[in-house]
Amino acid sequence: MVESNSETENRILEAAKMVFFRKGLDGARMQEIADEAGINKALLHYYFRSKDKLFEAIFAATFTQFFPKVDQLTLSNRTLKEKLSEFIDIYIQLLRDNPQLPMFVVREINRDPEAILTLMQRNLPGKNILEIFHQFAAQMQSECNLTQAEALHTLINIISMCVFPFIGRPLLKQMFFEQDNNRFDEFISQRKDIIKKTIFSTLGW
Amino acid sequence: MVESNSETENRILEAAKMVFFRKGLDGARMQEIADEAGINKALLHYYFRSKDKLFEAIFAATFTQFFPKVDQLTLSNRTLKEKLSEFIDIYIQLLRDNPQLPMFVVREINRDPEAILTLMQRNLPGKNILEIFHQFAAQMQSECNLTQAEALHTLINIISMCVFPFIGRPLLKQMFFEQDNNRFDEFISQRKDIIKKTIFSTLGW
DNA sequence: GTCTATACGCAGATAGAC
DNA sequence: GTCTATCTGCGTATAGAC
Repeated sequence: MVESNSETENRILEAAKMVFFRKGLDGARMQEIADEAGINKALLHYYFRSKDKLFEAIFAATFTQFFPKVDQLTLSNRTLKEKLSEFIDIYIQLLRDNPQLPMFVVREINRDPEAILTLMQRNLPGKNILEIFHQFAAQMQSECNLTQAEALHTLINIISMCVFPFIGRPLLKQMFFEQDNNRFDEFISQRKDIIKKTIFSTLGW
Repeated sequence: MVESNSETENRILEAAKMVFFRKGLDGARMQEIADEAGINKALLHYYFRSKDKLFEAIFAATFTQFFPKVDQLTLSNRTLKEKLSEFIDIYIQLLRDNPQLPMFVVREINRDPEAILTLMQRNLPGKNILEIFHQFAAQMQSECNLTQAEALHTLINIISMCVFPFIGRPLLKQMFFEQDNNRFDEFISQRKDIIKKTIFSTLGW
């Protein structure tokens, strides 16, 4: 997940990730990270000079993860429908494996949009994903008679329907599932098919 | 927006809302709120005992706002399609008027899910909205031949497509609009119709 | 590399004059 | 009610022994 040399450094990165995911940069405490890693607070500063540096390491590694790796999609000569279907499968699976990822990313990006976005360009995380999206949009326009704007809305509809349930989880769980985690997980497990159905019907399929 | 007695108290509440919206509870500073209100830090503690109390006042007032007031929808004897359409209109308009609302709510709810949710029950904010949603779901099941699960997914799809663009704004703006606020606002202005079209086609309309 | 002890600044909160 | 001045604790960061 996060490549590094020393064993301790890995423990720190893992611990920092957990705490930053839960609390965000502002809410996180170096002491909590140290406890989580089972080491001393001073060691954090030995490996990473400051809290900010440690956070940057976590964010950079995490942010790229937020975009699904769909390199295979680009080259495959499948139909648009199959590609969209595969994208939704891959993305929902990614989010199920990392349910806290979306909240972390949007929280920190909204906290400091500029700093984060320059970091985004530097790490060119979604370079691939942007190409994929562009492909999707172009194909939707030609094959489904959509305007450019409509194609973009459709893409963002997909992203919205995939991502939002993970961001709004506590709220949705309270409103619709009586705080029952099992019922919510079952709901999530149905998402792939629902999103496909919704998008496909919009596209006239 | 926030009712109260004294003029100063109102200024504080307005200022606190702005700062808490921007920075969240953890990131906000009492000094910044005081500056924003054009008063002294000590006055904040005079009117509200602590930062937490001040935050609670803001959150309680804001949270109820997050749910659209659709009392009229309940009683009107319009078709389901018209009701859904009206709901989307009202909700998107609400979010356009308060674009920072969704991020604030989900950030704070994810920070402290239990505290917030008990507060939610106490203030019974979405009592009306839950009834509306239940109505929508029931009608979708009977009129559109949906299962209970499918109806729920459809509701959450609507919410996702309405809310997510506001939460993901900085990211979407970077990825799809080259940081151009005007283009993003134009995108938002198209949302009502797009969401209706998407949902209606799913429902076979 | 890892620890304990400590320095230092900042932010929340209070005291008390006016 | 509103201010200035101050207290206090906490959290980041460093010093220095081992």
